[in-house]
Amino acid sequence: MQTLPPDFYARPVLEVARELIGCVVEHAPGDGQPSSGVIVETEAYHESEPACHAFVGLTPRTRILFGPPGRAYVYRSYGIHALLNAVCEPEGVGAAVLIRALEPLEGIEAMRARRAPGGAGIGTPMRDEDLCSGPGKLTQALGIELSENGGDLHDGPVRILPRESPWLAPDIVVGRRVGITKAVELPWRFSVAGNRHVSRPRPMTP
DNA sequence: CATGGGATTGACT
DNA sequence: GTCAATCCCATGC
Repeated sequence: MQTLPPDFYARPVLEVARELIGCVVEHAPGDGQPSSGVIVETEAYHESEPACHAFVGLTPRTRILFGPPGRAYVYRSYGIHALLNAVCEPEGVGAAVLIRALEPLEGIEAMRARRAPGGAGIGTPMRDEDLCSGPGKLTQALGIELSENGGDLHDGPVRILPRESPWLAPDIVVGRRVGITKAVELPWRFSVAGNRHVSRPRPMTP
């Protein structure tokens, strides 16, 4: 098995959000270099709670969320950033996992170029832990755009691969989701304990 | 058709 | 700590 099959996503979204930690996101833009990173932070969203876009029901915007599992849901946030989600639960249920941070794996120089356009010689190069430490950052680093919305995560161009050593049993921290105003109390954020590529604010580690 | 609000980021005080 | 940038789309008239 090369990439995760749709069945992987056709399960309760909280389960998938937890198990996507340690998996690998890979993107090969048409004109650019392929790059990839290990998922170190996710958040779950489900139609039953108001922070989820699918809470309002089936609209043109939420069509993908209610569609078949294993597709990419990409939308524009704050007019500027593209955010990447993996559609979950059986078709007809609106749910998705937001990919919030990656630990860069391959194509790191291409990421740097996309994150700092015209960056040749502007001070010190961007640190690895600043390349993908946020949902808007990682889509920019991988070159993922709105046109990827609805794409199959099994076939690519954006693909997700299963965990490999040394990521087979990551130590996971649970916390509250970031940047939302509704259902803030739900502990639906997952991240790798102590990992330096996780976005701010860092969850508390006991 | 007009309006308002973000699942964010980076620059600045 | 504050704040603006910027666009898709849901909602309401």
